[in-house]
Amino acid sequence: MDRTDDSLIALRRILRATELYGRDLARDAGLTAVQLRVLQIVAERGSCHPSDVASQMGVSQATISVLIKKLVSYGLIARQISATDRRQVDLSITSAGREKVAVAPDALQQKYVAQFEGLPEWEQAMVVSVLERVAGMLDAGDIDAAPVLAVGEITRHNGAGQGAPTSERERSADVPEDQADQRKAS
Amino acid sequence: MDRTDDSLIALRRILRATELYGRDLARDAGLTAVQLRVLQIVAERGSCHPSDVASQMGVSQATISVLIKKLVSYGLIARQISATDRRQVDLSITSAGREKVAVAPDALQQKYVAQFEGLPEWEQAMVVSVLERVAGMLDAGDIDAAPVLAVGEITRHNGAGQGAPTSERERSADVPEDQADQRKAS
DNA sequence: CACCATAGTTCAAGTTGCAAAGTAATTTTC
DNA sequence: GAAAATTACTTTGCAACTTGAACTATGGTG
Repeated sequence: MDRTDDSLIALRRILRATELYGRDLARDAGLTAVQLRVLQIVAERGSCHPSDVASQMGVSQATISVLIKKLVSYGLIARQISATDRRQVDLSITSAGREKVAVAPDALQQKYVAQFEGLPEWEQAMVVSVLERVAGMLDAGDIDAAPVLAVGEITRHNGAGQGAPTSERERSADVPEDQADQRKAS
Repeated sequence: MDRTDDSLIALRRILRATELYGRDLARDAGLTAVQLRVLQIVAERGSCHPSDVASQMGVSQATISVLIKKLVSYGLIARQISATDRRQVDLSITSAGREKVAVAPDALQQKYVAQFEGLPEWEQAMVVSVLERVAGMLDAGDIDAAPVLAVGEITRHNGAGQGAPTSERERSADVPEDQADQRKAS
């Protein structure tokens, strides 16, 4: 069954390449990989709650809470208590956040899209079909709440940009106290 | 509609499913995902050096050093100074380690292999072919010794000078404290 | 109102990751 | 053949990620 091995190896190469590249890309934006992912999710959804992000990323609420706090302190996303249910928090991306996302496009898109679009039609169709089949084999059963990622645009077509990655990573950060925490504290 | 989007969505489903599933699996084995990965690599290679593992995983030697120390303290892998070059360390998996790996099969294997092997030959071939094609698009053709990837960017201070030399330093007898017990992850 | 559930936050502790500095062995250079 | 450079690895200090547990605030029920 060499074929099984071959397919596993290829799959692992895909995972590895994505992970490593994603790390670099986030770094260039002055964020960590996880922070960038949160930002991308919020950007995609427009408005959502921390728990949505947590479930999509597969991490706990506690984790998201910390990440959001950080991103808020960077001024990349904003928090607002929901009008309908004051336990909930509505997240939204700020213009600064949108800019970041534009500068650091998705890891897959950056490397993959151009090549994919260069394939002949029939091959594109085959790739899509196989990937969907494989995805189905892997996630069967836990499709989870997330309606998958809407993905879609996000500045794809760009191709340009990226000329000057704003990287200012070390921003002492932290100690933002509450600010923006309109809930307790009062 | 956009085949590109379809393929990206599928790809992301694959990444997500794998990541989440791998985490659970490692947890069941009483290890973290990264620790399990190191163990699997050592198990696969039979015998190798820390730098090999580092380069395969895309992390620095320092990181691997810490992970190996932990796994050694758990009794899952063993260290031995190379006979030919005493700077090098030969890693090998212990029987306890082999057992762990067997109990927690590769993250992908568990869910995927059975289904893959149930596919007709021609479809298997197609899957392999497509996955390899996609992997090629993503990892710029090569893993270790990456010739960088052009694509205009990057600041990638790669790090990991890896190579394959040896080193020494005593084995065992080290690891002061450290309790070989590992949290247990509810 | 008492009670439980839900949404988030905070805290303590463990893990990952890296650069920089350090150690030891091997190879190169003069 | 000893200093100098290289290689392989370990340590250390720091920043970030992650989570369980405990806590706050709010919403819903009986």
